[in-house]
Amino acid sequence: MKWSELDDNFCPVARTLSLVGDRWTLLILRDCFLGMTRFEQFAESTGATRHIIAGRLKRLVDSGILAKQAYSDRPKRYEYVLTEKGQEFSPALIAFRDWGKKHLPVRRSASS
Amino acid sequence: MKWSELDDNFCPVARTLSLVGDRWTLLILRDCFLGMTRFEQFAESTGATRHIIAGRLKRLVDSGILAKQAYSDRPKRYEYVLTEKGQEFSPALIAFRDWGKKHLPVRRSASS
DNA sequence: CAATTCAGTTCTTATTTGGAACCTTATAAG
DNA sequence: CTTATAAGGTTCCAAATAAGAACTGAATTG
Repeated sequence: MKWSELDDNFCPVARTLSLVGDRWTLLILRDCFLGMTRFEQFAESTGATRHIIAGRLKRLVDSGILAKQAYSDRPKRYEYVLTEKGQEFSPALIAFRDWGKKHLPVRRSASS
Repeated sequence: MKWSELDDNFCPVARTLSLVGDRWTLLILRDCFLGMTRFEQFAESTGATRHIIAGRLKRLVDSGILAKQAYSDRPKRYEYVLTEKGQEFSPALIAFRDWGKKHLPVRRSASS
């Protein structure tokens, strides 16, 4: 089965995953909640390739989670901001953060 | 950057995603919260290939989210159950479910 | 005119998935 | 004894996706 076929699943968890169920998308959303808005920021912060960032941002905009707005006309420059729908996704990220904090401590290597 | 390189990230969201940040893993966890415990059930319910299910279950067991226990000795048969650590992941699934329910209504085709 | 910035796109190679078939141990049926 | 079924996987190849790096285009600065 393909990912895209989940979008009309009876289960709301599956439908949600069809949109945001991959690590780069979720990292981009994390960055949005941290106040980032630009392509370059997402690329640097997540470590994903520009190719991936472009695709994920497109999907997030198409699905109404982010809005793409120009912040400069010449040269044309855009930024991505959370819509209301996107804002309401925060409980999921908070749950991920809390679980990670509690159960996945950073294992620092021996040195330092 | 590769997924596996996120596991020692400073960000707890990134560390969480390194373990469970893909759709099949999250669907398997959803099934666990719905009471499923067996390989065949996960395969049928999620629609993922057996190959994928095997890999994801292995990672979930290795990371202590699920425990693999024999429920029959001859023939050897196993089931997968949520550990305490796994149980505590429920807020994330609940957030996904609630967001999906609110923002991604099932679009029924014209017929029926 | 050369260098820099931002927001992408394009290209080639590598990794992951999808889909189907096969394997193993054991029970039950004909 | 042969065949069938069941659970829990593994193996194989083809197709899709991602990684990594280079390149584009429009405008700005020195």
